[in-house]
Amino acid sequence: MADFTNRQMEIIDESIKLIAKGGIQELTIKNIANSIGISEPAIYRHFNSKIDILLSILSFFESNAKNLFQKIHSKNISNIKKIESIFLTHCKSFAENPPLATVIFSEEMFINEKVLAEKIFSIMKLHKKEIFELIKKGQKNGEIRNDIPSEQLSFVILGTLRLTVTRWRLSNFSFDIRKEGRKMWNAIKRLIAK
Amino acid sequence: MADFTNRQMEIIDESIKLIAKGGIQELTIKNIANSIGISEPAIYRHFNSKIDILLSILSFFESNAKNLFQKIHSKNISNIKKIESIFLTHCKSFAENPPLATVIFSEEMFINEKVLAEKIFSIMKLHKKEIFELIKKGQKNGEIRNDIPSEQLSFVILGTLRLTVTRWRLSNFSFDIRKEGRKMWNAIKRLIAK
Amino acid sequence: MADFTNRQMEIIDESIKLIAKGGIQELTIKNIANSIGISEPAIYRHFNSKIDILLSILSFFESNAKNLFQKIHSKNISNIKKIESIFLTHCKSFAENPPLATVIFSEEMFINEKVLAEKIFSIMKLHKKEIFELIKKGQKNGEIRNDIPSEQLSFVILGTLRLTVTRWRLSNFSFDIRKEGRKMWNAIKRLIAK
Amino acid sequence: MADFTNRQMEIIDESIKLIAKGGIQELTIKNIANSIGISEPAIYRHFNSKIDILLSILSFFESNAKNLFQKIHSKNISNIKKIESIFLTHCKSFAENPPLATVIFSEEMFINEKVLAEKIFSIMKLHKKEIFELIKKGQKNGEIRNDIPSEQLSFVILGTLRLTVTRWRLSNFSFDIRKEGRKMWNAIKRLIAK
DNA sequence: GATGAATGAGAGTTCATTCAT
DNA sequence: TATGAATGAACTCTCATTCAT
Repeated sequence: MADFTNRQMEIIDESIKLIAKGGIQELTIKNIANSIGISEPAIYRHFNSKIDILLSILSFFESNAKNLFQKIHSKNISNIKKIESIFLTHCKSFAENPPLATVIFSEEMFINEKVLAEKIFSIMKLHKKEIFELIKKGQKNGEIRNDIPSEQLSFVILGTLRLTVTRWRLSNFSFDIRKEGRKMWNAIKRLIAK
Repeated sequence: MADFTNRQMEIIDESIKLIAKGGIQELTIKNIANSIGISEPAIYRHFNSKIDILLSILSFFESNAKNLFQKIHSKNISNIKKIESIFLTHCKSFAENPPLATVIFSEEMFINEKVLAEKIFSIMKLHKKEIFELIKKGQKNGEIRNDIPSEQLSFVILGTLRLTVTRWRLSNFSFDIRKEGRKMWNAIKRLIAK
Repeated sequence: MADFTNRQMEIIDESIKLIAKGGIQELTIKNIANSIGISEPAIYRHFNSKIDILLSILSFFESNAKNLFQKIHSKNISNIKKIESIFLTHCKSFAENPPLATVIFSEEMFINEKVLAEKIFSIMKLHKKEIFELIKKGQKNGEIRNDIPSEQLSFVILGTLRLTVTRWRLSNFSFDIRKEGRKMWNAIKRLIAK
Repeated sequence: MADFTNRQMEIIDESIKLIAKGGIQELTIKNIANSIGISEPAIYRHFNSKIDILLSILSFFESNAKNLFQKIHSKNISNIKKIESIFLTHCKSFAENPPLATVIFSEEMFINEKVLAEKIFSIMKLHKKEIFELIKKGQKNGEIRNDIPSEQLSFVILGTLRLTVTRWRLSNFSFDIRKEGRKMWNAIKRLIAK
């Protein structure tokens, strides 16, 4: 799934950086070409269109997330620890690659094009489903409080993660997202614990 | 504060609708002019530039929020009820004007231009401060649990509200944001209650 | 000849300043209106068109020059003194009104429109004729050398005056045009003296 | 120094013609594109901006002048002959390329943009310095009269050349600039000779 | 694989001018 | 006399994309 050549990965990488730098408006074929150091038509050797590039960015995110989820599934830890792992791993990977943070929660950028909007939507559902099921299991085995539907709990957690990242980005990455993420997670842990 | 002529309000209104329809890329002078039924240069009689229009949209939001906060302040109800009022009133006003929901939480659209980014940031701070102080008071007089810092609690609440609205929008407004908002609020209320 | 109302003179004055400030491109109806503090359509109460304004500026120059020539004619001084007077009076009036210097020798600005080009041409001829005749008289009565045709002598004088003003303007009025004018005139006087 | 591609030279050439035809206002990207027979965006493959084109026109002049000066320097003729050569060569090259005459002494066109104004200024200085030094040498070795400072003499010569060209242009190129140039030079030669 | 040259479509903006009030 | 609102035409410039080499 998502099998990119070196040049393609280079283009995807550079595109993420460009979007991070100046929003979707900064992502032009010219800018990508200049950043990489090739000509504009050369881009079209590697992607059919600009939308194709955006779609690949999203696929790249998707496959990252799937990998993460699989790794966590295989671990032998409590459900609440698994959710914590998802929460903090996200923070960590943003800390390591800030441009990613700009793009990943900026659905508005993509909703213009139907095919992109659908991809975004399916990625969101993927995350929601993951958290949702972990919560459900956690409620069943007594780790997580039972008096609030798992549906709502998952949205509280996801919403908190998203806002943390958004705050970080809008503040120009001026605080340590890992520390802040841990603070927020501690709050959530206490809120949902039995 | 934010004193617009009829034409200006018309342009602001139409602009919000355009952004809602197709993102910031749909907001062109041509589209605004066509929607209203005047020529493109005519727009410039009422706003100096496109950025000026965007800035006015944000000012419009800001002054709406300030009004809401003032109204709530003057009510003689518990702090938790005040937060509830903010939460649900936002959902209500989005239900009544869905395009608003698209624009209000789409900071990414504006971060290109410094002056817009600053405005967005100050609006976010305004909301945060409001919730934060209500929580603090609620914690002091025993309405709200004390074991979690008010800072984190306010972000949990704001994050949840934001995600609710984002989900609604990305689902193409396919569910009743008021009902969903109430559900989410009930969850939060239980989470933060003492 | 050239009988302007107060408002018209105000518009002409402001127009000269605008051209001086940023070339002919700075002379827009909007800029004129803003400088004076009236609305754009109001300008059209006083002039039929923008070209009308430019034409009036030129008429204003023309009538200034004619006045100067008349005054000098009536004086009872040598021909060479009369030329000197024209030369230095021009420098003096530029020193007193620098924007004038920018406009007066910038024929290029006006040659687009036929009616303006003709006006410019006739003003130039007026000056040429004046100097030319004074030289001729000076040659006849032995004040001025005879071995060079008066035609060429007048162009040498006019060319020198023009370049002096142009240098002053391009240097951002950084030297004293009166002193420099006198220096240049002293050179010319020696060159043409018998 | 000033190394242009074929297309760039074509654009520069066409631009000079356009300016000659109708002043700087005639120099629009559209007009350039139409004259050459390519699309407007195509222009931007060869120049970054309109100002870039104007700057290149000036560079082209500058490098022409430098070439001329170098050629003259290497000749084994009297200083007065060298000045004559500059004077008449200029007239000749204008005769061969009249549009050039319109642009080269129309500093007003360029003073809007700082970078252009500086270029113009440096070109003027280049010419001044050239004539100035030749005069100085001529005065030293007794070719040129000593009773007038070389500074003023150079401005008299340059001013005369400029006015000759200006008259020619404003008369719609209706006389033979070479003949007229020779007449003017003869007058100057006599004026400055010892 | 890559490039230089080109293009149709369209962006934001400014212009001189008109007209109803 | 003056103005607010409007407009057609034109401006510089950028976009994603194509094609011959």
